[in-house]
Amino acid sequence: MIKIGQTFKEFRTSKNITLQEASQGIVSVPFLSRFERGLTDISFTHLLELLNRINVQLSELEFLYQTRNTAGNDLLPNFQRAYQSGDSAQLREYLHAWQSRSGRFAKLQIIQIKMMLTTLGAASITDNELLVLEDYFKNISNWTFFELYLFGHSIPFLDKAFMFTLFEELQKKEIIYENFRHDNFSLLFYIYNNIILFLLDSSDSLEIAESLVTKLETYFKNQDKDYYHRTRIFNLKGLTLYLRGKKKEGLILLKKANLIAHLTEHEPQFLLNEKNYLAKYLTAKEIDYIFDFSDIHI
Amino acid sequence: MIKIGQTFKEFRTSKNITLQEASQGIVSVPFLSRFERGLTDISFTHLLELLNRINVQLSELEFLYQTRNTAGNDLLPNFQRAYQSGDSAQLREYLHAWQSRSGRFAKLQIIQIKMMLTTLGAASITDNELLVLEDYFKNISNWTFFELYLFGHSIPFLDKAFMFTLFEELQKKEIIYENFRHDNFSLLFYIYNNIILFLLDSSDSLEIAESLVTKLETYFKNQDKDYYHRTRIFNLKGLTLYLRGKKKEGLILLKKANLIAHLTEHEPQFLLNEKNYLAKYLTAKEIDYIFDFSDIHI
DNA sequence: ATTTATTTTAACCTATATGCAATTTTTTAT
DNA sequence: ATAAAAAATTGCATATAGGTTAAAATAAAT
Repeated sequence: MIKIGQTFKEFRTSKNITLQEASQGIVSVPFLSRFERGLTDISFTHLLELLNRINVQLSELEFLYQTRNTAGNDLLPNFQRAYQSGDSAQLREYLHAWQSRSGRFAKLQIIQIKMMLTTLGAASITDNELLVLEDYFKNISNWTFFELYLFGHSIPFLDKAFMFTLFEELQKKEIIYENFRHDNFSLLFYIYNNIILFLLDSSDSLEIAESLVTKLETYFKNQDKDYYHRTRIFNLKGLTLYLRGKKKEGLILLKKANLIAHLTEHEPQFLLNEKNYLAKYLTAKEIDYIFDFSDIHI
Repeated sequence: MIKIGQTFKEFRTSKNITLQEASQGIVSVPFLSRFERGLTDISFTHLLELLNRINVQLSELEFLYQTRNTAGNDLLPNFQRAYQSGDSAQLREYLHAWQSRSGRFAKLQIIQIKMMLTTLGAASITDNELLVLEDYFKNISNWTFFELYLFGHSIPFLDKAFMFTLFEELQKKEIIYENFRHDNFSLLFYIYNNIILFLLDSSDSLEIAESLVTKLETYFKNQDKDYYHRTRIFNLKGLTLYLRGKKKEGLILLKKANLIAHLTEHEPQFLLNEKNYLAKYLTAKEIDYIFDFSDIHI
């Protein structure tokens, strides 16, 4: 089992930060060294300060740490994967693992897996288990990911009236995660986007731009639900094709991107900005064409 | 300043877990009590174990903790907000705050804010600062959020050739965050979705269903970039309207949702599933209509 | 090859995280 | 309202996180 200190060290060294620089004013150099070698534990506040010093987010450290220890305790993501791919054999294994544990939460996990299996037509739930579930929901006042997830799978099994009481409770809660959604993935897209637009500005770089668009396409090939980024890729690809001489093909893609933005009711300012930007490259007539949706009867 | 232990306590008590149950086999009851009251620090491993016990993610604890302490050190999100809203006065304040700090990273933060200000036309960058920036990028081998973010803002300022060398480096890295994207927000949507579909099944619940759809709409009103969920809402709203008797209106929305899925090239199986599901409610002719895109010339 | 900076290791010391037993507070039951 | 039970807190003891100093081992620089 890899220790968290080792993961910390990976980050530190990859950024060429010395023990001295990282520890300065937080902990001593020898101590940090011991921590990184897994010889000692560390207090949470010190860890936070150290991470802040080397500009790594706690979530990043945690993620890499979890990845390094595939057999971690946090089985939730694994459930999800097995369930979504309909792998009931795998789910049964998880079930077995949890059945060997004791306590209130193990029981809940077991019920959750059973519900998944039931949905897949490979198990069934007892009335007593449903009572345990109801009882649990009755007594919590603050929903975290765990309860959301559990509730999501419980809906078909719970008593209708009870479910709605619960759901009303849930609705009263704030959604605190709004700012949480700017993940590294969209940051990466942002960078690609800027670079590609930058390249398109000088006519000798069009080929590189095109290869980057292709790269982006492969990144998002399997991200079926990421409509937004997929649409932005149409836009980039369209402009690239246009500038490379394939005007008609390019315009169609540009229009497609605009149409999707229009249909999803993206704020009007967004399309206006697009229009202004593209005026640099396209003729007025072409602009009119790709921003005209009057032939779409929706 | 609120301590992390207090935030932990919020989670524990809201789930009706006693100190006894939470600490069992990890730390002693009195110690956990002291930690929650901010009287002592805690080791990182113990904190992880405790969180796992009460089914709270580290990121959830961190988020609530940050929210409670608005004046936290992690200024990154604040930058972003000020920059995106074009608030250069606010940015200048952050600049001032960082200028009073010393060290390599403070310097980088200063440069980053200056670049933002420059982009907004409210400052300029010196050659020396650009050298510092290049130098920093030259020496890191592992990119985290911090570097991605910094790089994103540096693109217009860096030497073209250098920028591409860097970018090529970046491309070689894996993108490790793919699984990271299932945030609580989409989980919440999933729950709403299931409940609404469930309600639509019994004709006496249509009104509640409609009110939930409205609620969903307001949630996502400002999420302009979340094309996927916005599209799913069209679908839910369409079906609801249809079942409430406003057939034509409903069909148009359903068709709109399908069209967007079609345009964004969502995997074909998705639309097939949709088709099968909707067959429960619509006539064959109506199905044909909402899945026919031959009149859209894109 | 020699110097210099950085990291690792060691020994001993101090501060504090954590445990244990007893006490107080809060909740539950009658 | 009172007793009983459960949960949370306090005081003191101890284990361990973390500091200091110095020396050995590596790595980088000249």
